[in-house]
Amino acid sequence: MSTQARRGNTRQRIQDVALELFSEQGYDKTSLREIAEKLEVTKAALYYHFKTKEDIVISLFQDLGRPIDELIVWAEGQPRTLETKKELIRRYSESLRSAEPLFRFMQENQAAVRDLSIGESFKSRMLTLFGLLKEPDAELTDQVRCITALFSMHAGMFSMQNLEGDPEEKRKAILEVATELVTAANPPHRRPARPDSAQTVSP
Amino acid sequence: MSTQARRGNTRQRIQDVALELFSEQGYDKTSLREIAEKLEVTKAALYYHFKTKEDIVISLFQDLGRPIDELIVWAEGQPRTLETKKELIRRYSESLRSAEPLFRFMQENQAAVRDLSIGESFKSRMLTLFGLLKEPDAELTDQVRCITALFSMHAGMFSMQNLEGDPEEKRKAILEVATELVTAANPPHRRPARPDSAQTVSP
Amino acid sequence: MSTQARRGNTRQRIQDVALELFSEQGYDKTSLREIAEKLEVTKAALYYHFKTKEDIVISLFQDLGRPIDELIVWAEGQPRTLETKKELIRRYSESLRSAEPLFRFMQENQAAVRDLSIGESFKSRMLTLFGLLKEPDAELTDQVRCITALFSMHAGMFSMQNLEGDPEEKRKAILEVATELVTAANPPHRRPARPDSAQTVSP
Amino acid sequence: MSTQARRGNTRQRIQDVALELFSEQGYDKTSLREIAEKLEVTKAALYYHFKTKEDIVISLFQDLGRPIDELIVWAEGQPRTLETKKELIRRYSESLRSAEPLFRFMQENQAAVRDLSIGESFKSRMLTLFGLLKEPDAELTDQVRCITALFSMHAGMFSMQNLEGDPEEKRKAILEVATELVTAANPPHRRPARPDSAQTVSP
DNA sequence: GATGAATGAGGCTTCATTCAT
DNA sequence: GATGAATGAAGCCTCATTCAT
Repeated sequence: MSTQARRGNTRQRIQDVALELFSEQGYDKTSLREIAEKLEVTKAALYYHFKTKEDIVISLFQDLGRPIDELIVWAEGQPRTLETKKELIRRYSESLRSAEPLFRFMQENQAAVRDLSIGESFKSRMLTLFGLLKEPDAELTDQVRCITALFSMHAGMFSMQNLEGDPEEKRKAILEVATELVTAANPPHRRPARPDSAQTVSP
Repeated sequence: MSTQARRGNTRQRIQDVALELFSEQGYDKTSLREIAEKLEVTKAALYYHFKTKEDIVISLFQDLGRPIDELIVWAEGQPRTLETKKELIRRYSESLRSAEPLFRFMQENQAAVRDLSIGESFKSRMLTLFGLLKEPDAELTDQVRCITALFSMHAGMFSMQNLEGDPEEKRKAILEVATELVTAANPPHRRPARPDSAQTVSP
Repeated sequence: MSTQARRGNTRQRIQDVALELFSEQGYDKTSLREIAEKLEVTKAALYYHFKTKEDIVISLFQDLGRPIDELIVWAEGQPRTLETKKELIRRYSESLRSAEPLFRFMQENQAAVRDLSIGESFKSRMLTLFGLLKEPDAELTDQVRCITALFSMHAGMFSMQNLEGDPEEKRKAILEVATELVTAANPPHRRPARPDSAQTVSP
Repeated sequence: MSTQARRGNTRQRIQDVALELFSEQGYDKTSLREIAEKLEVTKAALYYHFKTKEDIVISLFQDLGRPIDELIVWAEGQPRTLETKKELIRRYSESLRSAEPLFRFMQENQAAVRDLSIGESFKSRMLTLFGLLKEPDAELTDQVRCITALFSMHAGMFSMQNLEGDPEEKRKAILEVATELVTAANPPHRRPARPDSAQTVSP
């Protein structure tokens, strides 16, 4: 790529390389020097585009996290039926496909990300999704089902790298299991007879 | 603790503090200086007891990972029935209880741990457990179920910190869901037609 | 100030902001980035108006130091009487009033200014003033008096910020003391009557 | 000096070189690299002895500022007579002789020192001295006299470098003028005869 | 069983400055 | 009259590690 051709998209290129390295080697292990070298620019050039190393992560998250935000907005406008939840899970799975490296990065660098300003924001998004999946007064096991559904989708993608099979098929399998979990967490009958309390499992 | 009383168990104390800090702040963010300061010894003292920083992690894993190894040995000596698998899951859950900080550390510092010599060894233990849970020729969805069961137990502990409820109850809820997943992954019927597998539970 | 109204006087505005920041935070601690940001222009814009950072200081000194130069020219054209010297001090005090931030800057950043080309020029101006205040063959103590008079006027302004009282009154008080010092350093009768101490003002 | 012989006094040597460079070139212009190079150690060695660059300054001030503190303690235990004040000034002059580079540094780097934690502590010491020199209800001019006395002793030392004459003689001359100023600021007769102006020396 | 002193490598960040547009 | 993009040098600081005592 010529010097000429690189103009104007350096910011984007920094994000790409940074995400690649962050997700491959970890946040702490990836130095700005390394990113700069891979891009054949100086470290100072990075600082022209981003105020700090953390800022790069923030920008990644803002760009790639947008689909998730939109998904949340969508879900909040829907009736809280099981159908909606299944569709939510399905769409989420889809979103993760394109944002995979970002989620891998988040998943594998939790400790490092924790004190980046973004940690909280990420966590709160997860909690919102969780809130959308579970019944308001769900039992503990059902809550666990929902959280597990969510996390299996994140972790799944990489912790299953060793499994044979093509990625798209794996994604579908994960989605299937996650859907089962959410379905199990949202029993259809049990609700008419339960004005607001739980636990009664009647035959 | 008096200076007197501290004699002779410095090694242990280093491990304790290191694990605490590693799991709280992350591996990369925790410096030997910090560990030494918290112990009120010098950095050099750490080097008397451990050859490198990585060595501390290795020692932690050797000590706290032993129960898992024993569990594996036990499981390998059992018939590969669903009952065994359920018991395996149950015992695993129990082991995690005491080794929680270590697993939290592993979970949240995957990127950092990846190029520590221990990374592989940890991963291989997970794969062994996975192999013990799943049917040899299990379908993809069933494999996902088993992996999810395993990971929900790791992640569960910390990603569910925000949930209300006492830790022991949560652990039980997680175990319940994990057991369900494993059960679902090991369907009882489907087996008559499969001559080459073991597991046949009923005629 | 509208974008429209800012046209054409950017140079001036740079000087204003630069002086303000230099005198508030120090020369080294004030970056061109900071100046540019406060002006809402880019750093490159500063370079359109000034060749270097040092150039900004030089320009400040040329503009604000002119009154001092004029004062020197005036004094050199007067008879070297005590009256002239007192008037010189008085006018100097007046000049300092408007050039206060510049002098504060010079006073508090001596080390930083020393290797700016301007350092020497400032120092030589001070020496010229000193030469105009003291008798050609003044004793050491009288020389000290003159220098002290000069410096008390510079330092005075800021080192007395903590004192209560309004600025104008303080300036007058400082001028009064400085005048005394100059007067004491310029005995009317060619000092036959002064064995070694001072104070005696009239026979 | 052999490697052997340098042991144990590195801390001291750092302080010496640092003070020398700080006072010669200014605080901001002196890098730790420079100090380290001059000492033929690595930068990291400096950090073994001092936590930060600022810490070096603090240590200098603690060591060299002690005489001033002792002087203050002494003065506070004396009757507040003119004699005491003159003796205070005399002793102060003496102290400055040994701490000259430190004071030069403080004087010429006011801007840089201002936001070092020590700035305040220095300033407050000056204010205490000022309080000890002036009468509690002194007029503004008398206050100016006292401050000028103090500052002439600081500034004097270096701003008079250009003057011919040996340093010790200059110091004495400065002390003489400072003493005069303090004397003038402490009129013996409780000022019944001084409605608001000064100058009148005899009844 | 531990310390004191030091090192080499490298981290993030900031700065003054340049130049094509 | 000014900007956008970039650079090279340098700053402060921290880290894991070593070794003589």
